[in-house]
Amino acid sequence: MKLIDKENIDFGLLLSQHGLSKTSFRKFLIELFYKTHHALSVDEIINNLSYQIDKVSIYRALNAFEKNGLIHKVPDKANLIKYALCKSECSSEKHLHNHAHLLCSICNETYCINDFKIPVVNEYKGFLINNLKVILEGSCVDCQQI
Amino acid sequence: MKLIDKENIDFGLLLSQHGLSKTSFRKFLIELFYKTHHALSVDEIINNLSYQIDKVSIYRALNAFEKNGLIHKVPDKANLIKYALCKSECSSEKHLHNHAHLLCSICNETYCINDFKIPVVNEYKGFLINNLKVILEGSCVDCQQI
DNA sequence: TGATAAATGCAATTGATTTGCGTTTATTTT
DNA sequence: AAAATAAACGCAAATCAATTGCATTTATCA
Ligand SMILES: [Mn+2]
Ligand SMILES: [Mn+2]
Ligand SMILES: [Zn+2]
Ligand SMILES: [Zn+2]
Repeated sequence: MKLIDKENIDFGLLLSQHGLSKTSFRKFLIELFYKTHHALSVDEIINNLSYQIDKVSIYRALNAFEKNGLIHKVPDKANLIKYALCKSECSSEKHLHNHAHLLCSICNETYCINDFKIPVVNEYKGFLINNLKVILEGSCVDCQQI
Repeated sequence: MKLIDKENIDFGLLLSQHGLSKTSFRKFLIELFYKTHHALSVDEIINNLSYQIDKVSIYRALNAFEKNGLIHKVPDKANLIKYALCKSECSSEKHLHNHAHLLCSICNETYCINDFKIPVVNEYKGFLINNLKVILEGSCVDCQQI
């Protein structure tokens, strides 16, 4: 469970650059995505907050972040809404993701992985393919140590 | 949209062999799975019925079919519950699926494909993999012809 | 500072799926 | 074949994540 240096990111500026107002909750939220190394659900966001916030505001913030290229939806074991940080190349105009996801069947967390080689398929029996999703299911390092 | 011969299957017997009672609706339902070549949602089942049936009975039949190895859940674009027929090897003891799925972004149908080669991965950076899912997204043959 | 747009809170709604329970239908046992 | 047991069904109600409407607050911009 390594932590990457936070690199002194100005989260307010980041929000502005993506066309979003910098409110205290949204600054907290984007920072939370930067320091968490797995995908976040609404409930996990609530658990990380030191104050109360309406779930509706969380859903709206997540939708706005996604629309403006800050985060992307990831698969979740229970089909709940769950998001992870985008690469800096993403914007509202172009969301591009071509990476696999790792799902732990024990703790139910989702991780993005960037160095798994996704097969390239353009066509399958007349079916035109624009996107190929790969989901690796299993048990994460932490959950094996039990 | 080819149709495979129905091969004179005794659907009542098939239900019995899987530990299920042969009611008229369940015979109709398993037959519908056999003659449809894409995965079925609850609404599509209703559209195929010539009489009324409670949605709850459909959900319960689907759960029972899945539990007893007749059908398996497939991914769906809108995260609705959708099922497709299992291979005859499946039973309540052992459900084994190792095939990819094709999702048409236009008509939203899901197809099982059996000859797409799934990458074999047992481990990824300490993460133990038991299952690897592949989803091909694109446009099906019918939808391209518009 | 004042006008305009974005974000928030609260209440209500939506929509798919599940649960409880009494009744009907199918299967098994006498 | 009738009685006993178990499975499936129908209807109403509940669940639960997610969305919507609307009034209020906060942020942005001129
Ligand atoms: Mn990802
Ligand atoms: Mn399948
Ligand atoms: Zn885990
Ligand atoms: Zn299609």
